[in-house]
Amino acid sequence: MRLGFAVKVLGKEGIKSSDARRWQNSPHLKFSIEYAHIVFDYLEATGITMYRLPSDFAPYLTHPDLPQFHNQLEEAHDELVELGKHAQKLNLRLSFHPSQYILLNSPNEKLTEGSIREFVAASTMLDIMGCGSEAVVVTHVGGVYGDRDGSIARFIKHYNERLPEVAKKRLVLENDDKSYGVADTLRIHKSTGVRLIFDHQHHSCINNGEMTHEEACCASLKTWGTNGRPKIHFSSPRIENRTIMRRDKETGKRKASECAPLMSQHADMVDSDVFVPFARSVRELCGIEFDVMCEAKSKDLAVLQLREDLQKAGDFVVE
DNA sequence: CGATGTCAAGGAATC
DNA sequence: GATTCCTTGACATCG
Repeated sequence: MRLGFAVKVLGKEGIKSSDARRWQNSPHLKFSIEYAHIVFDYLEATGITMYRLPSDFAPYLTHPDLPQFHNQLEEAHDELVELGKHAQKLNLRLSFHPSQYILLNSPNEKLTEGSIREFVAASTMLDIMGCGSEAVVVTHVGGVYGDRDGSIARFIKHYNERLPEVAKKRLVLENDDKSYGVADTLRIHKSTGVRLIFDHQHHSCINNGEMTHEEACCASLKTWGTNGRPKIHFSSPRIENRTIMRRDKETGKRKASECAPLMSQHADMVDSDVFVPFARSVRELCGIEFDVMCEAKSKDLAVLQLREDLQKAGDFVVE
């Protein structure tokens, strides 16, 4: 089992994850790659073997109004190859997770077209780096647009008919916290063959009671077949009662009012008292090995903590 | 230097 | 139809 985290290193100061300068200052993938080498050095030092690259790794790569950024993959080709070699030397599993604005199922033609370019670009970077099929590009189903079935059908259609092969090989689908649960991603898998990421916390958010976490997880793991070791997302909810300032209709004044606790926010650390029994149940139920992307607020620090907890548990092999 | 505003983008809920 | 939240770090500007 590999443990990984997303984008930002917190365990050491001064490590950037991408060239985040404004377009006026000509940021470039080449600089992001330089930063990534430093991140990889940190991963080597801490023994962390899985890492999600930032969605803006190549800044403005597909921005419709900034064509001067569109050739970065070619311009940084050799540097990408070198970065890939560095990753392989560390036996590092890499991934991308494009931002919320990238949607495969949009009815807006321009948006879908742009998103496909983005998926192709992320996939191509992994290709150039020479990564195996375990290096994936993660996405969600997308918007509902007032018609769930139609929007699921549109995802399937766009995936099957429009997504180039290079991206089909990399794209994987994750259940989300609001609109599309594991029942939906499983349905889409049947029509597309897309591999599924099980997100444990998102499953808690939707919680329709039809599938336990273990059942939903195993069903998702099975969609990988022999195409690389599956991966799940795991995080613990930040449970916190919030008070918000709401404007009172009668008086027009703002006053504090209670609000339901938010279950969708991430806690600092992964709760191993939840993770360990869950992972054991999954092992018992289907016996499929998997990697774990920790989506905790404390990022790499949460990974190091979880790794320690797993070593104490004694019955997990952490790579 | 510290505080504050801003960043390319969509979707959904709210009013 | 317009506004705000979601969620996030860090760049960029201002005092």
